[in-house]
Amino acid sequence: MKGNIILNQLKVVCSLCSLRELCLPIGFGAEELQQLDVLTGSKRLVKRGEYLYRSGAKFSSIYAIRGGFFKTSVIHEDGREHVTGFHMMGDIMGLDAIATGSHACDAVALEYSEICELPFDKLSELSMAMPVLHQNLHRIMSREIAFDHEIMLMLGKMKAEERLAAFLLNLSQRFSARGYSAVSFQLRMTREEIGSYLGLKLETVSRIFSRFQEEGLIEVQKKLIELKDAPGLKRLIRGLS
Amino acid sequence: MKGNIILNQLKVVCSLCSLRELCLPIGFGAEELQQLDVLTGSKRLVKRGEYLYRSGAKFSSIYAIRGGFFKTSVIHEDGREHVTGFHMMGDIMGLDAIATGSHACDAVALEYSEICELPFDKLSELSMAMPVLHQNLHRIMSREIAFDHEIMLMLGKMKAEERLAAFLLNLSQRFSARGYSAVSFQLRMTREEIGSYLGLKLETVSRIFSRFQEEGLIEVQKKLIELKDAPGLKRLIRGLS
DNA sequence: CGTTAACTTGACGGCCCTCAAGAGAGGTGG
DNA sequence: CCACCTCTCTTGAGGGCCGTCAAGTTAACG
Repeated sequence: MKGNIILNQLKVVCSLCSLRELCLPIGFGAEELQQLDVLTGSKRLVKRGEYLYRSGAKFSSIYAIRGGFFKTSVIHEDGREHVTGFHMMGDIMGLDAIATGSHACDAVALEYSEICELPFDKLSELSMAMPVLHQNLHRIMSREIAFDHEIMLMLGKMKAEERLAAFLLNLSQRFSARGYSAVSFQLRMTREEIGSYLGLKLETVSRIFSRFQEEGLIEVQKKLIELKDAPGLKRLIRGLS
Repeated sequence: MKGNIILNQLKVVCSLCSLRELCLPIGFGAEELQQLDVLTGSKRLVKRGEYLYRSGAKFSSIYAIRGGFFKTSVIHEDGREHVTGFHMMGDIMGLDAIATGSHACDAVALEYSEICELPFDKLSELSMAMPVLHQNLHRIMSREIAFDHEIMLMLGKMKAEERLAAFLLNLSQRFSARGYSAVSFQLRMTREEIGSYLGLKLETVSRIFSRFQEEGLIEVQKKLIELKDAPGLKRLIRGLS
């Protein structure tokens, strides 16, 4: 009875904090749930433009996005910035810092966001007692590695048109997986940030959005995107020349 | 006494199999060492051109390179290949397969190589008993993520010259860290594979190697590279235009 | 209403890709 | 041992994609 109450509370906390990622295929016991509860204590709000962490900062926690939108980027010594990823509800950030013990990139909120801070030492400790937890941590890290390889292929082999088509389809799929519309969504980032992510200049991004619109593939109004012909976009990518 | 014998045996096995990576800062007890020994049982030889694993194959082990040289690559459906990494002694391969349970890329030996197969379920099991082991596993995965972000910056922001300079310096540093010469080494891969890795065509790679040689930065003789002016190469990269 | 950030569109140029030819190295069979 | 083939690398000529520079438009905000 009491176990059930805790269970329910935890379910809520979990789903809110995107700990679903970390403990997805599990039936928890009451005791384990209490332990997990300790972890989820520290929620945090991050305003638009605010840094969640900066490159060089000491690593102590990883972060689960409860809501909102982030970008991560590495800064080269000459001041140029390269965006390494966009992150939304359910994503986990900060995994690249485990190796060195300090963060290797910046994380900035692109809109008002809420995150769950997961102290890594507690997480490690807990995962000793709950094998599933650390299995899933492995899985999440592994997925990031595999995804990065996809991006490397994109940056290395695709043309501007293909990159943007792939980018839009990826966003669409991720929004869709989170219960939002797959065909209509707001871009949270600027053209420049998209360009930085894709290895293009902002003018190129703008030009190609316009071209896509002319061809009836999408509808663009500033940051509002509507996919009119997703299969057409997919076809663009197949045609790796 | 008996514990010491096992310890010494294990030290040898460890150092040979590059398990150093996984259990670096540890003093093992005899029992733990025996457990680890189970892991290191399966060595394997891989001939030049042979596949260690293929994309789509069921994931069961990760692989530590004991000696030799590998490339990993993803194949796009239209047949084009993108090289995602080059791997040498001490590197660990196959981490990107944990997420889905099947390999996401191909791994091919570029020369006669020897690897250590580490069954992942045994590794997981063991790491429950040996916290250090799974901490290090996290560290290795994290490092790969951070390194991939560096490569994304390279592919997205750098020009051909800078990419090749960075590539040569990275190779040099990795050879040096393994006790080989930092200024003179054999390329195990073709110009085409270098190009694929860096997002360039083989002709471009060849041309820029020639240009570097004219400028006195390196000496090239087919696959033999000699760095004549490493600081000069570094300066090339700083000049991100 | 003025200011600033973000976006769009055009003209031009450079970097790298494409196509092509030839040289050198390594392996195989006669 | 040499002829022959194949794979890899080098070097040249030309063209296209995208970056650079520039000007103008729109939207947001005090």
